[in-house]
Parts: sequence; C-alpha cells; structure tokens
Amino acid sequence: MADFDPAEDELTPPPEGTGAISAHMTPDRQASHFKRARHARETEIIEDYVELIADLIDEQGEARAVDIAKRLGVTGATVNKMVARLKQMNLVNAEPYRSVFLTDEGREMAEASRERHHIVVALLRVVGVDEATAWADAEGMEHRCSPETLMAFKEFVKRHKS
Amino acid sequence: MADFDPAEDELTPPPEGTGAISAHMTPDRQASHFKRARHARETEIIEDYVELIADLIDEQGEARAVDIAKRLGVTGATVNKMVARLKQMNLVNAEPYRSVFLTDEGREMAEASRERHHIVVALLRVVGVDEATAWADAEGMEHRCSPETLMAFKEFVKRHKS
DNA sequence: TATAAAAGTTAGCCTTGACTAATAATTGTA
DNA sequence: TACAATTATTAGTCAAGGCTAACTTTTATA
Repeated sequence: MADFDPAEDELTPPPEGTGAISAHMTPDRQASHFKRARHARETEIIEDYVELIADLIDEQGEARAVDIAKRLGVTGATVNKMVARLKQMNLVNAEPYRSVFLTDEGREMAEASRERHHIVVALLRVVGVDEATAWADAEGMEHRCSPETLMAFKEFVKRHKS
Repeated sequence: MADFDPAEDELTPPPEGTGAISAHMTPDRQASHFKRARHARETEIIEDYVELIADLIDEQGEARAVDIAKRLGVTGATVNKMVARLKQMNLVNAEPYRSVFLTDEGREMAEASRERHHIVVALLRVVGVDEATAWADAEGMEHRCSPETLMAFKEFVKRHKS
C-alpha cells in the first residue's frame, strides 16, 4: 500500500497497433497503468468490506462479524483482523464482542462504492448483459472504473434505458 | 490460489433493493461472488505478465526481464521471481540470463487476454469514454468480465460502432 | 582484450489477506 | 441460573507479490 502516486498518473494516450507500444504508450506510462491497477487491487478489498458492512446495517440494523464472514465467504478470524485494519483507517468503529459500525468516512466510502456498483450494473444491463451476470461481474469491475468512465456510463445509461 | 471452486459458482440472480440481500441474493451466493473476485485478483497478475511478455516478443523479438520490469513498474528481482512462477505453471520457457519465451499455453493465454483487453477498450469507446481513459481503465476491467459479458460487449460494439 | 556498464540472480525482509486451532465472551434456553 | 451453543478473539502459519542489497554474468566499448 505505497506504490501508487497519483501525481505521476497521467492518463495514457492510446497505442495504435495490437495493444503494443507506440509513441504514445511509453514504458513508464504503461507502468503507471499497472501501478494504478495494483493500487486498485489493494483498495478494493477495503471497499468490499465497507460496502458490505453498510448493507448489513441497512438490512439488519447491525453488522456482526459472523454475518460479514458468511457473506464474504471467509472465516471469522479473517474478518476480525480486517475490521481491526478498517478501524485503524478510521472507517469503522468497533468494540470487542460488539458489532461493527461505520464512521462518517466509512459511510461515505460505502455510498460511493454502492453507487459505482449500481452504475456498472446498469451499464451492463443496457449493453445486453443478463441480470445475473451483470451482478456477478459488477463485483470487481466497479473498483476499476475511473470517475470519467463512471460518468460516461451514467450518461450512456440515461440516454439508453428502456 | 485455492479458494475458487467453479462448481459452486452459480451466477447470482439480482437483488431488488439497494444492492442489499433478497430472496435471490442469499449469503452464500454473495460469498461466491466475492470468491470469484478473489480468484480474479490472483490470476490477473499472471495474465498481465503473460500479455506483456507477448507484447514484448511481438515488438522486439524477445522479452527481457529488464523491459518487463520497466513496463510493469516493478524491480528486476520481482520479475525474476514471477518468471520462475510462470515457468512452474508452464506458461513460459526461461533459462538463466536469457530472455523469456511463451509456451503454447502461455501464448494462448496472452491472445485471450489481449482480445479481452481490446473488446473492453472498444466497448468503453462506444459508450463515450475517451481513448486515454479507456486504455487506462481497461487495464483491470479486462480480467473481471465473464465470457458472457465479453460476448455482450462484442455484439454491442459491432452494432454500435459508427 | 580488459574493463565498465547493464542485466540477471539470489537472499532476506515486509505486508496483505487468507487459513486453522485454541480460547474467551456472550447469548439463548432448559 | 447454569449450561450449551454461538460468536468473537488471539496466536501462529502460509503463499503471493512487492522491496533492497549484494553478487554474478553478459554485453558493450575504450
């Protein structure tokens, strides 16, 4: 978690051939894409936890470790460790043997994440992906879309739905 | 790398509310989405390496560790370790102090990966994402699309490109 | 052809995010 | 209320994928 420097992350202009290098796709620009991807991998787990905690609170009034574990398909021990990390990041409040709550910051992240999730699902639906697949694939794609892409998705969906 | 069992990966039908649980989105179905996502995270690095090696071979006739490192934005030591792993997976052939070559299996993976990459870029372009952003975002999204979604993208692009 | 520069290798360390197993606390119920 | 079941915590392990530093091999050039 210390690999991605937004300052050096200039968006890379397109190559011309197969996906290969060109005058525009220099090695270090390509490197910045990969750094961006690595950074996304690191943050998406955090976002998944936070979004799920928000869902549980909304549905059941509280987010218990055991439910988080069940829905993520991991063990309670893993959840416990992760919650400690989220707490340290000031995304959740958690006391021993009590369920987990979101801080303002955490809720903000959850909302943002959830909105992205929905936009991606909507876009997939519009381009013809069936609903089940859309929900399955959105889990993952949502973390890799820049604000620009999400905005484009939103606009596109608005213009094309129904 | 031993978490995802395709056998239990039934696609999850959609929920109805905010993204929350419903009769269709049972906890273990949601868990399978997250397992799928974790699996994708594990394989995408492999795919990035393999695709990049293919690019380098096509462009320069060979893939040297130093060039791989430069384009991925990692150190040579990291590349070395990863190449050893790729070799063990029978995706590349590599001899000490020589550059890296793809096995048939590796080239197959590279082609598939590259094709997915291009489809995603094309889809993004069609829905209005600018070219630079499309290339940046495709790095990452390409690994998270199911065959169904890619097929839908392909069809959609075919129907909509100017 | 020496020798310096570049590239590759190896060893050792770190963090993340999983796991299991053992233990402790809480909760529900007979 | 006591006890059983559920839930949470802690400790220790593992593999992946990064890193740096030291060293070796190859390549290029003075």
